[in-house]
Amino acid sequence: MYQILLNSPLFRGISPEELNGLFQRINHQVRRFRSGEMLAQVGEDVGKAMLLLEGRLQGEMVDFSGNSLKIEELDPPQMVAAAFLYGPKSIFPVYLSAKTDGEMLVIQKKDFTAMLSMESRVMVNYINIVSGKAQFLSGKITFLSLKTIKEKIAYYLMQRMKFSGNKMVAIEITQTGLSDLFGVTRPSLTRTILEMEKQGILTWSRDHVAVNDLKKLQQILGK
Amino acid sequence: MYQILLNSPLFRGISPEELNGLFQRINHQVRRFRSGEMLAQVGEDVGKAMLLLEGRLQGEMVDFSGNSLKIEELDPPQMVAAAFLYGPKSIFPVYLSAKTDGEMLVIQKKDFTAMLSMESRVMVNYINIVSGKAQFLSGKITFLSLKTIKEKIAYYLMQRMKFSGNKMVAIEITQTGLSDLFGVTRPSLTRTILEMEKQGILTWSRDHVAVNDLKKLQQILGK
DNA sequence: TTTAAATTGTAACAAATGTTACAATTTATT
DNA sequence: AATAAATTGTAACATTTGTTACAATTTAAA
Repeated sequence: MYQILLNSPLFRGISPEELNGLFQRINHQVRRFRSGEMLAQVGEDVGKAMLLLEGRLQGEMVDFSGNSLKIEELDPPQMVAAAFLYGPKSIFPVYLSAKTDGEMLVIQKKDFTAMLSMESRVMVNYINIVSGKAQFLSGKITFLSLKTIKEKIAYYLMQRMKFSGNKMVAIEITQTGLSDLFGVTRPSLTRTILEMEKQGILTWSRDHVAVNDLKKLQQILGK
Repeated sequence: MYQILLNSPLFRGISPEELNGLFQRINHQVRRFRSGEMLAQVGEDVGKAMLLLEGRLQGEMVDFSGNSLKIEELDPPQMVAAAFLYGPKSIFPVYLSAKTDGEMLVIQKKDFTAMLSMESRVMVNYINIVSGKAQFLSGKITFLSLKTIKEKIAYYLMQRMKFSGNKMVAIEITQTGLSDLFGVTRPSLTRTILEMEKQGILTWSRDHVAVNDLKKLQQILGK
Protein backbone atom coordinates (compact mmCIF):
# COMPACT_ATOMS: atom_id res chain seq x y z
CA MET A 1 0.00 0.00 0.00
CA TYR A 2 2.70 2.47 0.94
CA GLN A 3 4.30 2.22 -2.45
CA ILE A 4 1.03 3.22 -4.09
CA LEU A 5 0.51 6.07 -1.66
CA LEU A 6 4.01 7.43 -2.15
CA ASN A 7 3.23 7.86 -5.82
CA SER A 8 -0.19 9.38 -5.25
CA PRO A 9 -0.79 13.10 -5.80
CA LEU A 10 -1.80 13.44 -2.17
CA PHE A 11 1.39 12.05 -0.65
CA ARG A 12 3.84 13.11 -3.33
CA GLY A 13 7.09 14.40 -1.88
CA ILE A 14 6.60 12.62 1.43
CA SER A 15 9.34 10.23 2.50
CA PRO A 16 8.46 6.65 3.41
CA GLU A 17 9.42 7.38 7.01
CA GLU A 18 7.19 10.45 7.22
CA LEU A 19 4.32 8.50 5.70
CA ASN A 20 4.80 5.76 8.22
CA GLY A 21 4.87 8.20 11.09
CA LEU A 22 1.78 9.91 9.78
CA PHE A 23 -0.20 6.72 9.51
CA GLN A 24 0.70 5.69 13.03
CA ARG A 25 -0.81 8.87 14.35
CA ILE A 26 -3.85 9.11 12.07
CA ASN A 27 -6.88 6.85 12.18
CA HIS A 28 -7.47 5.19 8.87
CA GLN A 29 -9.01 2.09 7.39
CA VAL A 30 -8.65 0.11 4.22
CA ARG A 31 -11.98 -0.75 2.72
CA ARG A 32 -12.26 -3.61 0.31
CA PHE A 33 -15.05 -3.58 -2.25
CA ARG A 34 -16.45 -6.00 -4.76
CA SER A 35 -17.23 -5.43 -8.41
CA GLY A 36 -20.67 -3.92 -8.83
CA GLU A 37 -20.90 -2.72 -5.27
CA MET A 38 -22.61 0.64 -4.74
CA LEU A 39 -20.27 2.85 -2.75
CA ALA A 40 -22.14 6.13 -2.49
CA GLN A 41 -25.41 7.72 -3.53
CA VAL A 42 -25.92 11.16 -4.98
CA GLY A 43 -26.60 13.64 -2.22
CA GLU A 44 -25.04 11.46 0.46
CA ASP A 45 -22.73 13.26 2.86
CA VAL A 46 -19.11 12.68 1.91
CA GLY A 47 -17.66 12.83 5.41
CA LYS A 48 -14.46 10.96 4.64
CA ALA A 49 -11.44 11.17 2.42
CA MET A 50 -11.11 8.22 0.08
CA LEU A 51 -8.10 7.28 -1.95
CA LEU A 52 -8.40 4.48 -4.45
CA LEU A 53 -5.61 1.91 -3.99
CA GLU A 54 -6.64 -0.86 -6.30
CA GLY A 55 -9.43 -1.57 -8.77
CA ARG A 56 -11.58 0.82 -10.71
CA LEU A 57 -14.52 2.97 -9.72
CA GLN A 58 -17.18 4.61 -11.79
CA GLY A 59 -19.21 7.71 -11.12
CA GLU A 60 -22.58 8.09 -12.77
CA MET A 61 -24.41 11.33 -13.21
CA VAL A 62 -28.14 10.77 -13.00
CA ASP A 63 -30.74 13.12 -14.36
CA PHE A 64 -34.09 14.03 -12.86
CA SER A 65 -35.96 11.22 -14.53
CA GLY A 66 -33.56 8.61 -13.23
CA ASN A 67 -31.53 7.91 -16.32
CA SER A 68 -27.80 7.60 -16.16
CA LEU A 69 -26.00 10.28 -18.09
CA LYS A 70 -22.28 10.71 -18.16
CA ILE A 71 -19.95 8.15 -16.73
CA GLU A 72 -16.58 9.01 -15.34
CA GLU A 73 -14.03 6.42 -14.34
CA LEU A 74 -11.45 6.58 -11.62
CA ASP A 75 -8.18 4.71 -11.31
CA PRO A 76 -5.55 4.44 -8.56
CA PRO A 77 -4.00 6.30 -6.97
CA GLN A 78 -6.59 9.06 -7.33
CA MET A 79 -8.74 10.52 -4.58
CA VAL A 80 -12.47 10.05 -4.76
CA ALA A 81 -14.57 13.22 -4.89
CA ALA A 82 -11.61 15.28 -3.69
CA ALA A 83 -13.35 18.61 -4.28
CA PHE A 84 -16.47 17.53 -2.41
CA LEU A 85 -15.02 16.66 0.98
CA TYR A 86 -15.07 20.30 2.06
CA GLY A 87 -17.13 23.24 0.88
CA PRO A 88 -20.64 24.45 1.64
CA LYS A 89 -22.34 21.31 0.35
CA SER A 90 -20.19 18.36 1.17
CA ILE A 91 -22.23 15.78 -0.72
CA PHE A 92 -21.54 13.28 -3.47
CA PRO A 93 -22.23 14.71 -6.92
CA VAL A 94 -22.49 11.26 -8.54
CA TYR A 95 -23.45 7.69 -7.87
CA LEU A 96 -20.28 5.85 -7.04
CA SER A 97 -19.96 2.16 -7.81
CA ALA A 98 -17.17 -0.35 -8.24
CA LYS A 99 -16.33 -1.57 -11.70
CA THR A 100 -13.93 -4.20 -10.41
CA ASP A 101 -12.90 -5.65 -7.07
CA GLY A 102 -10.47 -3.41 -5.25
CA GLU A 103 -9.70 -1.44 -2.13
CA MET A 104 -9.43 2.09 -0.96
CA LEU A 105 -7.95 4.01 1.90
CA VAL A 106 -10.56 5.73 4.05
CA ILE A 107 -9.87 8.57 6.47
CA GLN A 108 -12.63 10.32 8.36
CA LYS A 109 -12.88 14.01 7.65
CA LYS A 110 -11.78 15.16 11.10
CA ASP A 111 -8.76 12.85 10.97
CA PHE A 112 -8.00 14.00 7.46
CA THR A 113 -8.13 17.60 8.59
CA ALA A 114 -5.77 16.75 11.42
CA MET A 115 -3.41 15.13 8.98
CA LEU A 116 -3.36 18.21 6.75
CA SER A 117 -2.51 20.34 9.77
CA MET A 118 0.26 17.96 10.71
CA GLU A 119 2.01 17.69 7.39
CA SER A 120 2.32 20.89 5.42
CA ARG A 121 3.42 18.97 2.36
CA VAL A 122 0.24 16.86 2.31
CA MET A 123 -1.82 20.00 2.90
CA VAL A 124 -0.29 21.72 -0.11
CA ASN A 125 -0.72 18.57 -2.16
CA TYR A 126 -4.39 18.41 -1.29
CA ILE A 127 -4.91 22.09 -2.05
CA ASN A 128 -3.14 21.51 -5.35
CA ILE A 129 -5.53 18.69 -6.16
CA VAL A 130 -8.65 20.70 -5.40
CA SER A 131 -7.31 23.81 -7.12
CA GLY A 132 -6.43 21.70 -10.13
CA LYS A 133 -10.00 20.44 -10.30
CA ALA A 134 -11.35 23.97 -10.12
CA GLN A 135 -8.97 25.09 -12.84
CA PHE A 136 -9.87 22.17 -15.04
CA LEU A 137 -13.56 22.91 -14.63
CA SER A 138 -12.94 26.57 -15.33
CA GLY A 139 -11.31 25.69 -18.63
CA LYS A 140 -14.12 23.35 -19.47
CA ILE A 141 -16.62 26.14 -18.91
CA THR A 142 -14.74 28.41 -21.27
CA PHE A 143 -15.02 25.70 -23.86
CA LEU A 144 -18.67 24.93 -23.17
CA SER A 145 -19.47 28.62 -23.51
CA LEU A 146 -18.52 28.50 -27.17
CA LYS A 147 -21.69 28.16 -29.15
CA THR A 148 -20.95 27.33 -32.74
CA ILE A 149 -18.93 24.41 -34.05
CA LYS A 150 -16.66 26.86 -35.82
CA GLU A 151 -15.85 28.50 -32.52
CA LYS A 152 -15.05 25.16 -30.95
CA ILE A 153 -12.72 24.20 -33.77
CA ALA A 154 -11.03 27.59 -33.63
CA TYR A 155 -10.58 27.43 -29.88
CA TYR A 156 -9.30 23.87 -30.04
CA LEU A 157 -6.71 24.79 -32.65
CA MET A 158 -5.65 28.01 -30.94
CA GLN A 159 -5.05 26.13 -27.70
CA ARG A 160 -2.86 23.63 -29.48
CA MET A 161 -0.94 26.28 -31.35
CA LYS A 162 -0.05 27.94 -28.07
CA PHE A 163 2.00 24.89 -27.20
CA SER A 164 3.67 24.12 -30.48
CA GLY A 165 3.92 27.76 -31.51
CA ASN A 166 3.42 26.30 -34.93
CA LYS A 167 0.64 26.72 -37.45
CA MET A 168 0.79 22.98 -37.97
CA VAL A 169 -1.29 21.27 -35.32
CA ALA A 170 -0.97 17.56 -34.70
CA ILE A 171 -4.30 15.79 -34.42
CA GLU A 172 -4.22 12.46 -32.65
CA ILE A 173 -7.96 11.99 -32.62
CA THR A 174 -10.44 11.12 -35.37
CA GLN A 175 -13.22 13.45 -36.41
CA THR A 176 -15.60 10.98 -34.85
CA GLY A 177 -13.78 11.29 -31.55
CA LEU A 178 -13.54 15.03 -31.85
CA SER A 179 -17.26 15.38 -32.52
CA ASP A 180 -17.84 13.48 -29.31
CA LEU A 181 -15.45 15.73 -27.43
CA PHE A 182 -17.25 18.77 -28.81
CA GLY A 183 -20.67 17.35 -28.06
CA VAL A 184 -21.85 17.68 -31.65
CA THR A 185 -22.73 15.16 -34.33
CA ARG A 186 -20.06 13.87 -36.62
CA PRO A 187 -21.63 14.93 -39.92
CA SER A 188 -22.05 18.46 -38.56
CA LEU A 189 -18.40 18.60 -37.58
CA THR A 190 -17.25 17.31 -40.95
CA ARG A 191 -19.50 19.77 -42.73
CA THR A 192 -18.06 22.64 -40.73
CA ILE A 193 -14.47 21.54 -41.30
CA LEU A 194 -15.04 21.38 -45.05
CA GLU A 195 -16.64 24.80 -44.94
CA MET A 196 -13.61 26.25 -43.18
CA GLU A 197 -11.37 24.64 -45.76
CA LYS A 198 -13.35 26.27 -48.54
CA GLN A 199 -12.91 29.61 -46.80
CA GLY A 200 -9.17 29.04 -46.88
CA ILE A 201 -8.83 29.04 -43.11
CA LEU A 202 -7.28 25.61 -42.72
CA THR A 203 -6.35 22.32 -44.32
CA TRP A 204 -7.43 19.24 -42.43
CA SER A 205 -5.47 16.06 -42.93
CA ARG A 206 -5.80 12.78 -41.16
CA ASP A 207 -3.16 13.45 -38.55
CA HIS A 208 -2.57 17.18 -38.66
CA VAL A 209 -4.19 20.50 -39.42
CA ALA A 210 -2.51 23.39 -41.17
CA VAL A 211 -3.80 26.82 -40.22
CA ASN A 212 -3.58 28.90 -43.36
CA ASP A 213 -5.34 32.06 -42.21
CA LEU A 214 -4.70 32.79 -38.56
CA LYS A 215 -6.53 36.11 -38.65
CA LYS A 216 -9.75 34.56 -39.84
CA LEU A 217 -9.42 31.89 -37.19
CA GLN A 218 -9.09 34.53 -34.51
CA GLN A 219 -12.00 36.49 -35.88
CA ILE A 220 -14.25 33.50 -35.33
CA LEU A 221 -13.55 33.82 -31.61
CA GLY A 222 -13.68 37.60 -31.80
CA LYS A 223 -17.12 39.04 -32.44
CA MET B 1 -9.01 46.25 8.60
CA TYR B 2 -9.33 43.56 11.22
CA GLN B 3 -13.06 43.98 11.34
CA ILE B 4 -13.32 43.31 7.62
CA LEU B 5 -11.04 40.30 7.89
CA LEU B 6 -12.94 38.79 10.81
CA ASN B 7 -16.02 38.69 8.59
CA SER B 8 -14.22 37.31 5.59
CA PRO B 9 -14.68 33.70 4.52
CA LEU B 10 -10.97 33.12 4.99
CA PHE B 11 -10.76 34.21 8.62
CA ARG B 12 -14.25 33.26 9.73
CA GLY B 13 -14.26 31.68 13.18
CA ILE B 14 -10.95 33.22 14.16
CA SER B 15 -10.93 35.36 17.27
CA PRO B 16 -9.56 38.92 17.12
CA GLU B 17 -6.68 37.84 19.33
CA GLU B 18 -5.76 34.90 17.13
CA LEU B 19 -5.92 37.11 14.07
CA ASN B 20 -3.63 39.61 15.70
CA GLY B 21 -1.16 36.94 16.68
CA LEU B 22 -1.24 35.49 13.20
CA PHE B 23 -0.53 38.82 11.55
CA GLN B 24 2.37 39.52 13.82
CA ARG B 25 4.02 36.32 12.68
CA ILE B 26 3.12 36.42 9.01
CA ASN B 27 4.54 38.82 6.46
CA HIS B 28 1.81 40.76 4.75
CA GLN B 29 1.22 44.05 3.00
CA VAL B 30 -1.72 46.25 2.24
CA ARG B 31 -1.71 47.43 -1.31
CA ARG B 32 -3.70 50.45 -2.30
CA PHE B 33 -4.94 50.79 -5.85
CA ARG B 34 -6.56 53.47 -7.95
CA SER B 35 -9.62 53.22 -10.12
CA GLY B 36 -8.73 51.95 -13.56
CA GLU B 37 -5.42 50.49 -12.48
CA MET B 38 -4.43 47.19 -14.10
CA LEU B 39 -3.65 44.71 -11.35
CA ALA B 40 -2.86 41.53 -13.22
CA GLN B 41 -2.59 40.19 -16.75
CA VAL B 42 -3.89 36.92 -18.06
CA GLY B 43 -1.23 34.25 -17.77
CA GLU B 44 0.72 36.13 -15.12
CA ASP B 45 1.91 34.01 -12.23
CA VAL B 46 -0.35 34.48 -9.22
CA GLY B 47 2.27 33.95 -6.55
CA LYS B 48 0.40 35.72 -3.78
CA ALA B 49 -2.84 35.53 -1.89
CA MET B 50 -4.96 38.63 -2.27
CA LEU B 51 -7.95 39.58 -0.22
CA LEU B 52 -9.99 42.59 -1.24
CA LEU B 53 -10.53 44.96 1.67
CA GLU B 54 -12.11 47.96 0.05
CA GLY B 55 -13.25 48.98 -3.40
CA ARG B 56 -14.30 46.91 -6.33
CA LEU B 57 -12.32 44.85 -8.80
CA GLN B 58 -13.24 43.54 -12.18
CA GLY B 59 -12.00 40.50 -14.02
CA GLU B 60 -12.20 40.43 -17.78
CA MET B 61 -11.98 37.32 -19.89
CA VAL B 62 -10.27 38.13 -23.13
CA ASP B 63 -10.57 36.05 -26.26
CA PHE B 64 -7.88 35.24 -28.78
CA SER B 65 -8.52 38.28 -30.91
CA GLY B 66 -8.17 40.62 -27.98
CA ASN B 67 -11.79 41.46 -27.30
CA SER B 68 -13.17 41.51 -23.81
CA LEU B 69 -15.78 38.89 -23.18
CA LYS B 70 -17.39 38.27 -19.83
CA ILE B 71 -16.88 40.55 -16.92
CA GLU B 72 -16.98 39.39 -13.36
CA GLU B 73 -16.93 41.74 -10.43
CA LEU B 74 -15.47 41.24 -7.01
CA ASP B 75 -16.38 42.89 -3.73
CA PRO B 76 -14.89 42.80 -0.24
CA PRO B 77 -14.13 40.74 1.67
CA GLN B 78 -13.57 38.17 -1.06
CA MET B 79 -10.29 36.60 -2.08
CA VAL B 80 -8.94 37.27 -5.54
CA ALA B 81 -8.40 34.23 -7.76
CA ALA B 82 -8.57 31.93 -4.74
CA ALA B 83 -8.60 28.76 -6.83
CA PHE B 84 -5.61 29.86 -8.88
CA LEU B 85 -3.02 30.39 -6.16
CA TYR B 86 -2.20 26.68 -6.06
CA GLY B 87 -2.61 23.94 -8.66
CA PRO B 88 -0.58 22.86 -11.65
CA LYS B 89 -0.92 26.17 -13.47
CA SER B 90 -0.89 28.95 -10.96
CA ILE B 91 -1.67 31.76 -13.37
CA PHE B 92 -4.34 34.43 -13.61
CA PRO B 93 -7.31 33.33 -15.69
CA VAL B 94 -8.51 36.91 -16.29
CA TYR B 95 -7.33 40.47 -16.63
CA LEU B 96 -7.75 42.06 -13.27
CA SER B 97 -8.39 45.77 -12.98
CA ALA B 98 -9.74 48.17 -10.39
CA LYS B 99 -13.20 49.60 -10.86
CA THR B 100 -12.83 51.99 -7.95
CA ASP B 101 -10.12 53.11 -5.59
CA GLY B 102 -9.50 50.60 -2.84
CA GLU B 103 -7.06 48.36 -1.07
CA MET B 104 -6.26 44.73 -0.64
CA LEU B 105 -4.32 42.51 1.69
CA VAL B 106 -1.41 40.77 -0.01
CA ILE B 107 0.40 37.72 1.35
CA GLN B 108 3.15 35.99 -0.59
CA LYS B 109 2.39 32.37 -1.39
CA LYS B 110 5.06 30.90 0.86
CA ASP B 111 3.87 33.04 3.77
CA PHE B 112 0.29 32.14 3.00
CA THR B 113 1.19 28.45 3.06
CA ALA B 114 2.91 28.94 6.39
CA MET B 115 -0.19 30.65 7.73
CA LEU B 116 -2.41 27.75 6.66
CA SER B 117 -0.09 25.35 8.46
CA MET B 118 -0.19 27.49 11.55
CA GLU B 119 -3.91 27.92 11.87
CA SER B 120 -6.02 24.88 11.13
CA ARG B 121 -9.16 26.99 11.10
CA VAL B 122 -7.84 29.24 8.33
CA MET B 123 -6.64 26.20 6.43
CA VAL B 124 -10.09 24.64 6.52
CA ASN B 125 -11.64 27.97 5.57
CA TYR B 126 -9.39 28.26 2.57
CA ILE B 127 -10.07 24.68 1.48
CA ASN B 128 -13.76 25.43 1.87
CA ILE B 129 -13.42 28.43 -0.42
CA VAL B 130 -11.58 26.53 -3.13
CA SER B 131 -13.86 23.51 -2.83
CA GLY B 132 -16.86 25.80 -3.02
CA LYS B 133 -15.53 27.27 -6.26
CA ALA B 134 -15.01 23.81 -7.72
CA GLN B 135 -18.52 22.80 -6.70
CA PHE B 136 -20.01 25.93 -8.15
CA LEU B 137 -18.21 25.36 -11.44
CA SER B 138 -19.29 21.75 -11.44
CA GLY B 139 -22.92 22.82 -11.19
CA LYS B 140 -22.42 25.38 -13.89
CA ILE B 141 -21.07 22.70 -16.21
CA THR B 142 -24.11 20.54 -15.61
CA PHE B 143 -26.22 23.48 -16.68
CA LEU B 144 -24.07 24.40 -19.66
CA SER B 145 -24.26 20.81 -20.85
CA LEU B 146 -27.97 21.20 -21.42
CA LYS B 147 -28.47 21.89 -25.08
CA THR B 148 -32.00 22.99 -25.79
CA ILE B 149 -33.83 25.89 -24.21
CA LYS B 150 -36.51 23.47 -23.05
CA GLU B 151 -33.93 21.51 -21.13
CA LYS B 152 -32.62 24.66 -19.50
CA ILE B 153 -36.08 25.73 -18.43
CA ALA B 154 -36.85 22.26 -17.11
CA TYR B 155 -33.59 22.08 -15.17
CA TYR B 156 -34.07 25.55 -13.78
CA LEU B 157 -37.55 24.73 -12.54
CA MET B 158 -36.60 21.32 -11.15
CA GLN B 159 -33.78 22.88 -9.15
CA ARG B 160 -36.15 25.41 -7.65
CA MET B 161 -38.79 22.83 -6.88
CA LYS B 162 -36.25 20.85 -4.89
CA PHE B 163 -36.11 23.71 -2.42
CA SER B 164 -39.74 24.67 -2.13
CA GLY B 165 -40.99 21.13 -2.61
CA ASN B 166 -43.82 22.91 -4.32
CA LYS B 167 -45.01 22.84 -7.90
CA MET B 168 -45.34 26.59 -7.66
CA VAL B 169 -41.99 28.17 -8.36
CA ALA B 170 -41.35 31.80 -7.51
CA ILE B 171 -39.65 33.71 -10.28
CA GLU B 172 -37.87 36.87 -9.24
CA ILE B 173 -36.31 37.53 -12.58
CA THR B 174 -37.74 38.77 -15.87
CA GLN B 175 -37.71 36.69 -19.02
CA THR B 176 -35.18 39.13 -20.37
CA GLY B 177 -32.91 38.45 -17.42
CA LEU B 178 -33.50 34.73 -17.63
CA SER B 179 -32.62 34.65 -21.31
CA ASP B 180 -29.37 36.29 -20.39
CA LEU B 181 -28.74 33.75 -17.66
CA PHE B 182 -29.44 30.95 -20.10
CA GLY B 183 -27.29 32.49 -22.80
CA VAL B 184 -30.12 32.54 -25.33
CA THR B 185 -32.04 35.33 -27.01
CA ARG B 186 -35.15 36.65 -25.38
CA PRO B 187 -37.60 35.97 -28.24
CA SER B 188 -36.38 32.38 -28.35
CA LEU B 189 -36.96 31.96 -24.64
CA THR B 190 -40.42 33.47 -24.83
CA ARG B 191 -41.29 31.28 -27.79
CA THR B 192 -40.20 28.17 -25.92
CA ILE B 193 -42.11 29.12 -22.79
CA LEU B 194 -45.29 29.64 -24.80
CA GLU B 195 -44.74 26.30 -26.49
CA MET B 196 -44.43 24.54 -23.15
CA GLU B 197 -47.60 26.25 -22.02
CA LYS B 198 -49.43 24.96 -25.08
CA GLN B 199 -48.20 21.48 -24.24
CA GLY B 200 -49.76 21.81 -20.83
CA ILE B 201 -46.47 21.51 -19.00
CA LEU B 202 -46.57 24.81 -17.16
CA THR B 203 -48.20 28.17 -16.67
CA TRP B 204 -45.86 31.12 -16.64
CA SER B 205 -46.94 34.24 -14.78
CA ARG B 206 -45.01 37.38 -14.10
CA ASP B 207 -43.73 36.34 -10.69
CA HIS B 208 -44.28 32.61 -10.52
CA VAL B 209 -44.51 29.45 -12.58
CA ALA B 210 -46.96 26.62 -12.00
CA VAL B 211 -45.75 23.21 -13.06
CA ASN B 212 -48.83 21.38 -14.32
CA ASP B 213 -47.24 18.25 -15.72
CA LEU B 214 -44.21 17.17 -13.76
CA LYS B 215 -43.72 13.97 -15.73
CA LYS B 216 -43.43 15.78 -19.03
CA LEU B 217 -41.01 18.20 -17.43
CA GLN B 218 -38.84 15.31 -16.26
CA GLN B 219 -39.01 13.64 -19.65
CA ILE B 220 -37.43 16.69 -21.22
CA LEU B 221 -34.33 16.02 -19.12
CA GLY B 222 -34.67 12.28 -19.59
CA LYS B 223 -34.30 11.34 -23.21
C1' DT C 1 -53.24 60.27 -14.31
C1' DT C 2 -50.43 60.58 -17.99
C1' DT C 3 -46.32 59.49 -19.99
C1' DA C 4 -42.29 56.93 -20.46
C1' DA C 5 -39.86 52.73 -19.95
C1' DA C 6 -39.59 48.02 -19.57
C1' DT C 7 -41.38 43.67 -20.52
C1' DT C 8 -43.66 40.31 -23.13
C1' DG C 9 -46.00 38.46 -27.42
C1' DT C 10 -45.60 37.67 -32.23
C1' DA C 11 -43.98 36.82 -36.87
C1' DA C 12 -41.12 36.11 -41.02
C1' DC C 13 -36.99 34.71 -42.26
C1' DA C 14 -31.97 33.26 -41.81
C1' DA C 15 -28.45 30.42 -39.87
C1' DA C 16 -26.75 26.51 -37.53
C1' DT C 17 -27.07 21.99 -36.21
C1' DG C 18 -29.26 17.48 -35.91
C1' DT C 19 -31.02 13.20 -38.28
C1' DT C 20 -30.64 9.69 -41.34
C1' DA C 21 -28.81 7.23 -44.86
C1' DC C 22 -25.50 5.92 -47.96
C1' DA C 23 -21.21 6.33 -50.77
C1' DA C 24 -16.25 6.86 -50.95
C1' DT C 25 -12.02 6.32 -48.90
C1' DT C 26 -8.62 4.93 -45.77
C1' DT C 27 -6.73 1.82 -42.35
C1' DA C 28 -6.42 -2.54 -40.06
C1' DT C 29 -6.73 -7.53 -40.19
C1' DT C 30 -6.52 -12.09 -41.98
C1' DA D 1 -3.79 -9.22 -51.67
C1' DA D 2 -8.28 -9.57 -50.19
C1' DT D 3 -11.54 -8.57 -46.85
C1' DA D 4 -13.43 -6.27 -43.07
C1' DA D 5 -13.78 -2.31 -40.25
C1' DA D 6 -13.39 2.33 -39.40
C1' DT D 7 -13.38 6.85 -40.99
C1' DT D 8 -14.72 10.54 -43.81
C1' DG D 9 -17.62 12.85 -47.48
C1' DT D 10 -22.13 14.00 -48.96
C1' DA D 11 -27.00 15.12 -49.28
C1' DA D 12 -31.90 15.98 -48.23
C1' DC D 13 -34.65 17.29 -44.84
C1' DA D 14 -36.20 18.43 -39.91
C1' DT D 15 -35.52 21.00 -35.80
C1' DT D 16 -33.90 24.52 -33.03
C1' DT D 17 -32.34 28.93 -32.28
C1' DG D 18 -30.99 33.52 -33.80
C1' DT D 19 -32.25 38.00 -36.04
C1' DT D 20 -34.99 41.75 -36.64
C1' DA D 21 -38.81 44.38 -36.17
C1' DC D 22 -42.87 45.80 -34.26
C1' DA D 23 -47.20 45.44 -31.49
C1' DA D 24 -49.38 44.71 -27.04
C1' DT D 25 -49.12 44.90 -22.33
C1' DT D 26 -47.50 45.86 -17.88
C1' DT D 27 -44.88 48.54 -14.58
C1' DA D 28 -42.52 52.62 -13.04
C1' DA D 29 -41.95 57.53 -12.99
C1' DA D 30 -43.19 62.32 -13.61
